[in-house]
Amino acid sequence: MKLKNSINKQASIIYRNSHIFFDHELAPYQIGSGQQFFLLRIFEFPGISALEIAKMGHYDKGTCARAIAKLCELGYVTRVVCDEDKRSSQLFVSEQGAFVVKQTQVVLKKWNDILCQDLSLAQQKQMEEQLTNMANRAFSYINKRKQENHAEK
Amino acid sequence: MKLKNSINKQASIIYRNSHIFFDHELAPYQIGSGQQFFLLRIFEFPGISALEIAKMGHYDKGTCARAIAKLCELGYVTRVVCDEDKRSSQLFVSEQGAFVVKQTQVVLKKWNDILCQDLSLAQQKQMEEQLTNMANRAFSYINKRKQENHAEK
DNA sequence: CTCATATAGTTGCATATGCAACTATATGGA
DNA sequence: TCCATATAGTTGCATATGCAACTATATGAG
Repeated sequence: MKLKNSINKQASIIYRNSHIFFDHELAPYQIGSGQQFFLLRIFEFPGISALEIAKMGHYDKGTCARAIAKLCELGYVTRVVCDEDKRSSQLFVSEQGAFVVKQTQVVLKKWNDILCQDLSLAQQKQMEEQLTNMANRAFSYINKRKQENHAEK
Repeated sequence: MKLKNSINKQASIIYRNSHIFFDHELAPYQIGSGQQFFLLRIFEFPGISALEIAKMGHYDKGTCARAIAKLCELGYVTRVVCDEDKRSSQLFVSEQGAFVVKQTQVVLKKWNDILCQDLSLAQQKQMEEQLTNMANRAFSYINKRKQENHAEK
């Protein structure tokens, strides 16, 4: 049994093509692959804060700030400064945003179906679980290193 | 059995963290995540052309050109204009490049081990195969659309 | 209360990437 | 031979992203 250590390569191909796909499919709504995750999360958790979304997707807070800024500019998302903590804002999907959310959900489902085209439901479920474990290992490793570097200072 | 359609999300986390990892580990050699794939392929296939590598990783030829340009600037790779076709060049890893190749192989192996930490060899093999299939589906779909768009013109 | 520290978010900078237009070379047919 | 077309590579432009420095606000110790 030969291993090719090609998991990284395949993940890269999947990721890069997913960007091309989302950019193409979401172009009519003036958003790109970089906003879809954030828009869907705000829809799913009304009132969520920027940092909470960043944590969910293991994104840098700068990346997150820019994605949300774009969604606000486009009028898809509104920001309400938090009364108890004025540093933080609560995010909500606007009326126009709700339509784009629906389209984005369709696009995400379509991409998922393309990826899983030849898989049974059980296989799909298994892939989700294994990829989730893998993503957790990837993130945990990097996060641990960062925290150690930070502690050194 | 509930599906979360989270494959895209997990692939994104794996990809983004792999970049952080490679950038960090390869920094001593002045290369980043964007060059590792190209350097390894040139080592593996001496005399290969830029476009051939681009096809292997399903990269855009512009991305490929820039990665190779950087490897040449750093002296890790040399370019020999092809005698039979002066548009094309043959690529080779230089003596200094050979050392960096070895380090890059170690780094890639290390990342693969992090990702597969809790998997048996059989599970790892299965993941490689399933991700390869998934990457093929992703690429084929995008490629087909591009060709159709191109044919329209 | 005051200051040190922590936290939410923003922004400048750098890299990786895709796309499209461009250059240079090659090739096949009239 | 000459031109239309195809191909290898380059480059300008745009987006997505991470990091680090920064601002504004909050909080806890004295």
